[in-house]
Amino acid sequence: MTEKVRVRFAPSPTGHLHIGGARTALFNYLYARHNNGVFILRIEDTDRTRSTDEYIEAILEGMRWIGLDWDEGPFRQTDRFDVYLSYVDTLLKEGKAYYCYCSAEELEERRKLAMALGRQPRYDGRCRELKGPVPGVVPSVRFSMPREGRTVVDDLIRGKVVFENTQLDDFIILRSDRTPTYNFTVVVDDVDMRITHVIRGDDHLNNTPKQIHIYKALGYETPKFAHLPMILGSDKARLSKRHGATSVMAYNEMGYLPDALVNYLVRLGWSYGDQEIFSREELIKYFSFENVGKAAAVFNPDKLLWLNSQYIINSSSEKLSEMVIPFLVKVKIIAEGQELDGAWLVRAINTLRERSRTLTELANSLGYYIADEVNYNEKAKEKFLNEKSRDLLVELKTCLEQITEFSQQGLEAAFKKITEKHGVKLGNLAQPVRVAVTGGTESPGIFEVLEIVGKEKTLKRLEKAIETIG
RNA sequence: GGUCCCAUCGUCUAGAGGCCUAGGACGUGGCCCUCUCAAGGCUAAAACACGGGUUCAAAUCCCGUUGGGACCGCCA
Repeated sequence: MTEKVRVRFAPSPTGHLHIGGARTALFNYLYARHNNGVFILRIEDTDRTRSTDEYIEAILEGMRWIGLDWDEGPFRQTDRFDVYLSYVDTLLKEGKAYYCYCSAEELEERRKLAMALGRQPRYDGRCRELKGPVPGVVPSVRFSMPREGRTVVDDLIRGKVVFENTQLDDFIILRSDRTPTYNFTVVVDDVDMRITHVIRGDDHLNNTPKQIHIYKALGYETPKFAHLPMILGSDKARLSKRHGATSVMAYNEMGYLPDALVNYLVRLGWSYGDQEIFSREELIKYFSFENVGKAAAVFNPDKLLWLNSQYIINSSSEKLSEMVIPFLVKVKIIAEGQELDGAWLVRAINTLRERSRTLTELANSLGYYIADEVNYNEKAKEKFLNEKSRDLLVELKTCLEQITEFSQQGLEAAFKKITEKHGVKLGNLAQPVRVAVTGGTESPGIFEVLEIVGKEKTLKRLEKAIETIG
């Protein structure tokens, strides 16, 4: 019988849930779900100066939005200080850790000096041999790292990575203010929470040997490790604000669908043959570290946009009509709380779905269906609302006034009658009408548009266009 | 500076020594469809970083070079 898979996502609440964090969370989530395991959320807030409750809430909000539901937590490290302290005491008693009386200033100075001399900026372990306390100094606690031998990280993605123990230094596990540090708490928590697989960013690979020694000192077995490649910006530097939106919720606001973002994120570093689009079920079914790449990936907004358009095309109009409402409010097409005819909205979205890449675009296009008056695009007006089209528009208006069945079929027949009579192509009539009714030159098929706009508004808009021409 | 990681089209990637004349996707160009714009279809340009090995055979294995990244905190 094998041990049940238990994984965790452990962000520090010093910012919003960003793209990189979301991808790490996603891979943890997929691995847990694939193995019928447990996905734990843990907030690493031991840095009390930078962590805030607002960011914790923001991270939870981001997780919920992209549908990464966790099974346990969120646990907060600040709630567990007594646990860490007791582990520190144990190590101290067993001689596996020691008090360090060097001040932060001294250490900083030595670090700079070492850098300047081209030496490795490592703690030299001088307090290790100290016989007694230094009066008047509040000490920190350091871990006694072995000074010989080597440590092997057996990584699920990278294979065996070997570190010389001489490269590792006696790092601080408890600050002089009695708060524990990351490399220590992460191990204590992973032990306590019985984490079986540590799945995290590549940037932690170099920390792993240190942590392995903590496991050993505490007398526990190490979990399996999987270090994910980083996500970079277009200049190959670590993804940051400079590269545009990095917060997950920013994509929500821009009108992206959470599933599209998830689909995009998963393909950054993971693949399944040539398949590009995956349902959540497929992701869970197919996910495996064997298909995770090792190289860092550049974030490509264009591809995300394409995926989003695919997700919109494949969403039901009913679903989209619910999702688009906040965006209609945001782009000021409807007022907060304003009701729309649901069945009508669904029909309208049917025509717009495959030409909207985001919910924002969809909302904007819906504008000419909903608004009372349309604003003409200047160029479109000049090109199509002129003497050449005037008579056609007048004639069409007269014709449509009499039409009983304001449907696509009826409209098409009316258009055909006029174009045949004048010996012109459909486009010669459709484009002026399109400008008259939508204000621009791009829209769904003209008959669909008119049917959805309805007889009354169509006639009003034709009238206004004719007046505009003069 | 030291240590560690990484390296296929501009970007995401397929590739497990012969199935590779290196495949797919985004983006870009062209064509088709067409009332416009999309969507869709077809099509084109576009990559194994470099140098040595190993092998009958290397994108694939090994070594080196170069280039990128991460870590070296009383941050996580």
